[in-house]
Parts: sequence; structure tokens; C-alpha cells
Amino acid sequence: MSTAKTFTRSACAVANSLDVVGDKWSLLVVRDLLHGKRTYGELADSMERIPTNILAERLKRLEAAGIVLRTPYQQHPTRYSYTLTPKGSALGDVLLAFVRWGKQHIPGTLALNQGPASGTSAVSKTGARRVQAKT
Amino acid sequence: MSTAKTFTRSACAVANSLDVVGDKWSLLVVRDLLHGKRTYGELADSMERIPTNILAERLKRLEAAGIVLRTPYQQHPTRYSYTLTPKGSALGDVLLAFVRWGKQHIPGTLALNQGPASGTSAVSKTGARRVQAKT
DNA sequence: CTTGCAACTTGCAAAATGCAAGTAACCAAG
DNA sequence: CTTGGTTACTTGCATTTTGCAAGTTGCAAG
Repeated sequence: MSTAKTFTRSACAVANSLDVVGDKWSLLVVRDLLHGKRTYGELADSMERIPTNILAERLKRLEAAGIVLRTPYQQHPTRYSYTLTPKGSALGDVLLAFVRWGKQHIPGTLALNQGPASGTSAVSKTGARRVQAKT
Repeated sequence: MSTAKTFTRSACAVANSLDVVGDKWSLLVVRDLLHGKRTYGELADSMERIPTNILAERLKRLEAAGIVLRTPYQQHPTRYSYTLTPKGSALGDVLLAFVRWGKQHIPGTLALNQGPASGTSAVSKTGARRVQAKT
């Protein structure tokens, strides 16, 4: 039998990848997890201010897809921490491709490059002028 | 003045890339254009059967974003052909990253690798059984 | 017993998606 | 000159997905 799924759209790897992470938020959550964020609250506090209901739903979907892992890190008020599985970390290459494309073709955008475990965090900018971060 | 846009969500290159191509269809259109499809009809006949209203809207958005170029290829009933700009072709790297990730982590998916201009078209498979490519 | 988190859930209004059908411009037959 | 075919879209909804705000739960501290 192997894993013979019936694909929703086609057998194309791109189409099926997009069915999992092809929306405006999923990859940003993965980005933040790669950056070392662990708790729901940290994820909700991202620059892009993801709505909390969307965050909750995405975490469930990503967990169901085997991309994130949810584990309790505290007992009494049971709280969970979110981390990436190997499958999730592998999306780093996709993120990288987006970063390179964005930096080269969307003036003013920048990238926070994360070191997988090292914690190195450099900022690189592109074209244009300074951009206002929110106060 | 340069190109000082106000970003909708943040200055992050990933976030802004996703604002342009972060949906389930845009990158599939780019994929097909990389594969050499040129006309509206050819694009509409993709494996994934994109609804025509969505295709029309995406082509407009991608054109507005400087990713595709619309040029008339015939006069009397004026018909247009769609091609990728350099900015659009550069998305090939993102597509490639998705292909690699999908092939490695979504069993059964496959990739039609396109040669940018060479027309070489090899098929590589992952896991599962053989899948029918279009004739 | 009232606050104050942290982590979600719920209630809609608004926007995006998808399916089916319709339209427009032109050509070729009958 | 009327019918039919082709290509490229547009239009009309029904359904689904967003997004904003506010509410809920578990527990600890004052």
C-alpha cells in the first residue's frame, strides 16, 4: 500500500507544498519558530501581529502536518511549547529562497538571518530608505 | 524619495514576498510560465484546473507586481501572451526549494523540472507509486 | 475574593475562493 | 446573414477563510 494518498489538486510537489503552507501566515510562524520562539505568546507577539484565532488554527494544522511539535513544558496550568520537527526545519530552505527573492526584488525589505541553534542574528537590508518599525 | 513604501505588515522580506505570492495559486501560475506556457488557455488547462476568474485576477496581480508581462501576440482579435519578467523568473529558486521540500517530505509528490530555456524536462519521483504525467 | 497573566475560543463582518454561466470579438461554414 | 467554434475573459452567487474584538479557563498572587 505504501503511502498512496489521493492528492487534492495534483501530484506536483509545489502544489502539495502550497496546500500545506501556501497562505500568508504559516511560513511566518515557521520563521518565528526557527528564530527560537517557543510559546504561544511569543508567537502572537510577532511583528506582523497575527490574529490569535489564526495562530491557534495554524498551529493545529502545522502540527497535523508534522511540521510543528506541541509539548507541555509546565504542569499546573498546563502550558505548551512549540518546536519544529525535522520536516518543519527543512522549510528553512524555502524561507531562505523567499528572503533572497524579497531582498533582491522588493525594495526596502530586510531579513533577520537566524543561526539554527547558534543564536547568531544579523540584519541585512535592501535598497530604499529606512523603514519605520512600529513603536 | 526612492521607493519608500509603507509595508502592510512589516519590513520582513518573507512577509512581503508572501503578500505577493502567498496564496495557493500564484506560484503555480509562475511554475507553468517557467514551463513555457504562454496563453491564457494554456494556463487555464493546468493539471490543477485553476478557476478562470482566479487565473484572470492572479495574472493582473502578478503583472501589477512586475512578475509577469502581458504582450499582444496577435492583432485582430487582440490576444495576449504572458511571460515572466526577470523578477518573475527569479522565483524559480523559490519553486525549486518547494519542489525539494515537497519531494522529501510529502510522499508521492513529484516534480517536473524545467530547463529555463533549454526545454529539458525530466521527471523525478518520490516514495509511492508511479503517477501519470500529462501527455 | 478580586486581579492578572497565558493560552486559547467564540462571534460575527468582511474578504477571498470556487463553480457555473455568460459575454465579446473574430473567423469559417452554410 | 445566421450558426457554430475558439479564445479570453467577466459576472453571479454560495461557500469558505480572514480578521478584529471580546470572552473564557486555569491558576497564582495580593
